[in-house]
Amino acid sequence: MSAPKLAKIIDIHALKNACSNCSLREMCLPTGLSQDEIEKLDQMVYTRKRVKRGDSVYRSEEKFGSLYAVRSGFFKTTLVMEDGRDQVTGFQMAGDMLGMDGIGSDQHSCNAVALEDSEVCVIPYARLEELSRELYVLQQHFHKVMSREIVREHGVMLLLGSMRAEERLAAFLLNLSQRFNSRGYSPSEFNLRMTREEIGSYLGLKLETVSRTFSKFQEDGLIGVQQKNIRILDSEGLKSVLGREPV
Amino acid sequence: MSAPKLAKIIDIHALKNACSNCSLREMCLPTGLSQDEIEKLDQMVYTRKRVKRGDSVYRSEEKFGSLYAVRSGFFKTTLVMEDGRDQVTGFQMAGDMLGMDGIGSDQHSCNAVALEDSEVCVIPYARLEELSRELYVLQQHFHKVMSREIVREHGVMLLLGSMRAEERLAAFLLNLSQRFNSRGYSPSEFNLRMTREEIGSYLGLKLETVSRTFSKFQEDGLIGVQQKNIRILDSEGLKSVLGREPV
DNA sequence: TGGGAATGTTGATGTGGATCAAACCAATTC
DNA sequence: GAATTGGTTTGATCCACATCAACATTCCCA
Repeated sequence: MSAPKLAKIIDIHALKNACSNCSLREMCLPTGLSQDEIEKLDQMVYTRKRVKRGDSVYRSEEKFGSLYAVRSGFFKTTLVMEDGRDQVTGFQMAGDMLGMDGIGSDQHSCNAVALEDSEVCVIPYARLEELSRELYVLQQHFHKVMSREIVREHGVMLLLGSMRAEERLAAFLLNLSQRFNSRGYSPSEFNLRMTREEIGSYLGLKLETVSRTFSKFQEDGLIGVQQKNIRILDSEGLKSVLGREPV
Repeated sequence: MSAPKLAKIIDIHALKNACSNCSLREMCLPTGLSQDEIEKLDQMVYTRKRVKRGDSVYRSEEKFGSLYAVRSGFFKTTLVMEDGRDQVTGFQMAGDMLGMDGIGSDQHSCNAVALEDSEVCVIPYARLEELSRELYVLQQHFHKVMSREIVREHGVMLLLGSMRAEERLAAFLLNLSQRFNSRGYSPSEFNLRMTREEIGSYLGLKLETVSRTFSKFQEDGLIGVQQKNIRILDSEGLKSVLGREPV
């Protein structure tokens, strides 16, 4: 069904790139496995898939069959309303999981679009179910991943429902910073992969508001912005924007 | 840890109230099980717990140990920010599942509060994990329940991020109506269990806006409102509020 | 059963962020 | 290196919803 022209299928084992020696193992798989268990896990991911910037891993309404672990690159997930309005529901980077929205109804309910040339590991869902009945740690890990997605979305609901523009953007930047950090990149300087419009869509703001707020943070000495390049100059200051009464 | 003064523990088997003959079975458990499997399932839920209006099933930061299926009554889940602002993240009724937020970090990340005297079935999480390794249908069902929660939250994000006040309230009413309907209650007349403030908190609006919008819908002949009693007079009209350009 | 608190309605006014509009900038492409 | 394109910034104005305020109604439980 899903257009295979976008998918360049790779046999990972041939590439000696199995999960067992993937640098992202601690991000997307359980830790503390025996050699035995690790070998079982390697059987879970047969293929990788390259996704070019702008292409989708899956689209809304498509039949669900696999989960995808981001191996490299950057994604957004979007929902589209009947009238065309759309909303970004998340940004995913290396180690994050895509596709869990599809399990409940056996078809995907959002679009997963690459914001730069990326690569995902394809995890056939039936295989994951099967293996997680055998491996307790895998079952446990998978449940945690889903639960954390629920909690992340709670956080976004809080942001969209209760925060002002400045708070939303500060929370967004701090979250990105923390995620880059936990992947071994600098928490204080990074490049945004998404446009102002995509940030706005995620945060429930218009792109002009995002731009103005960036400028304001810059004037206040909290960050340095140059187009997509962000330097966080005062992360404590940013944190104190959160929960501050409107001026 | 969690105050047991709130919990009146009941031995369900003594009450002949096992899952196997619960009227909510199709809502909260997999269907199409053999007699054998049903008997296994009955071992999953040992206890029920009564929760009085205003009391909590669990609170944020509490250690996670069980999931809870709403047996009767009505709940809200809320998040609280450091500065005291809080936000309702969901309303749960009979057949809905509570507590999945706790799996990822082994502690709850929101409060689950009864909006009326209610009863929940306690599902020890370790037991659920164990059984779902044995029973494929249970595993599958549980994964679907979590996935649907993710999709539901996507919907709320869309609502909070992209809809205007009237659209939010229309979507809210239609959702409630549909949920009452699928539980065998009237989709066109029901009683709200939550206050205007709680609705507003869920929808990212102030209570005054909720009240005004109810009044407007009433003037337009879409609904009848009398305090907490709602009659849906024109559900097609309500649907057409969704996605309508601002007047 | 009455009185006070909680909840709900409605009006008047204010404001944060949206909208509209015009440059500006960086990266491709020819 | 001029032209095109996609993205960003900034200013002026507007409006949907918030805020503030007064009053009405309902719910409790003492």
